[in-house]
Amino acid sequence: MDRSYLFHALNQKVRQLKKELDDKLQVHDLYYAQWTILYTLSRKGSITQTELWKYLQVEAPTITRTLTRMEEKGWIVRTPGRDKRERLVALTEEALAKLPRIKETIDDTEQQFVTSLSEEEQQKLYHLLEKLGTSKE
Amino acid sequence: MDRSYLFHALNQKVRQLKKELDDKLQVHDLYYAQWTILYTLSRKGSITQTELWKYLQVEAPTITRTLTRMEEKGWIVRTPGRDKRERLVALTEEALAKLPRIKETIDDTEQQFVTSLSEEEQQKLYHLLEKLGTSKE
DNA sequence: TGTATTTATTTACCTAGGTAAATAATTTGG
DNA sequence: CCAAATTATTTACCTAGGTAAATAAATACA
Repeated sequence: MDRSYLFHALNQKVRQLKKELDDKLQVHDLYYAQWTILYTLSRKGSITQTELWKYLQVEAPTITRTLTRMEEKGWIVRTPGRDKRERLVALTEEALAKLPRIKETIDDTEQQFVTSLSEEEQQKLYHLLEKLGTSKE
Repeated sequence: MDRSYLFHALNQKVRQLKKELDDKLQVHDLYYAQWTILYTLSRKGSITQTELWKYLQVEAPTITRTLTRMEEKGWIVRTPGRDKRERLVALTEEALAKLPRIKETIDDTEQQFVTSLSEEEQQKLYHLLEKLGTSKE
């Protein structure tokens, strides 16, 4: 087997899944990338933007942009932190109220995507993914 | 284990890998998405844009855009097909000449990413990925 | 034959992710 | 104490991917 197939397959599956998730999330007027922020805030509470992008492993400008859109849509609010440079991000009441329904949508979609794998296979896949790319530099 | 972790891990790894590939491909003035087109054309020869996007499983506008950039950079040429609606895409001589060196870069990067997995684990991972999402609707 | 439908590609507009550089505020050190 | 370095965020500019709608050409068919 050519190694290239592995990465090609990885790419294809992730794109396919994201498309599916974005599609299902449409009824909530949300994107998957925004969901990851929503979910993170729901578990961590009010945190700074830097904490957010470091946790989600994306770059700072990505978070700036997405938070701006989410603020316009009323999902989050940004309040000044103690340090005048930083901004604290928090979920709005509305976001908190809508969250359970959205989580259901996510769970359903992911469940559907994964039914072809046994519980054991899911574990194995997760395990292999975690190992991937861990011996660089 | 929460199922969400699986998809989160999938996303993270793919983003990380793509970033790595884009970074390494920079010396060739190429992006990974463009590489997939280059590689496809090198194996399939001159094909229409529709054949391309169907094969790569992206939408038509994505291919239109990326081909435009690649044409400007001299990687490909678009010639009229028999049917006046369609356009045939082919690699340029320069692209063909550069391809082996680029393939080396890809192989090296992917190899590096995968060294933490045994040959068997790579097979297993590929197998599990292929099964993912195959039982929908 | 001539209209209606389908097909191939493009255009316009959206989100996500990246890098480099700008800004503003805070820390560090001489 | 003040200049230099660091830190948090943003802005400008790039690629990739998506959908909806516009074109233009080919096909179907009544």
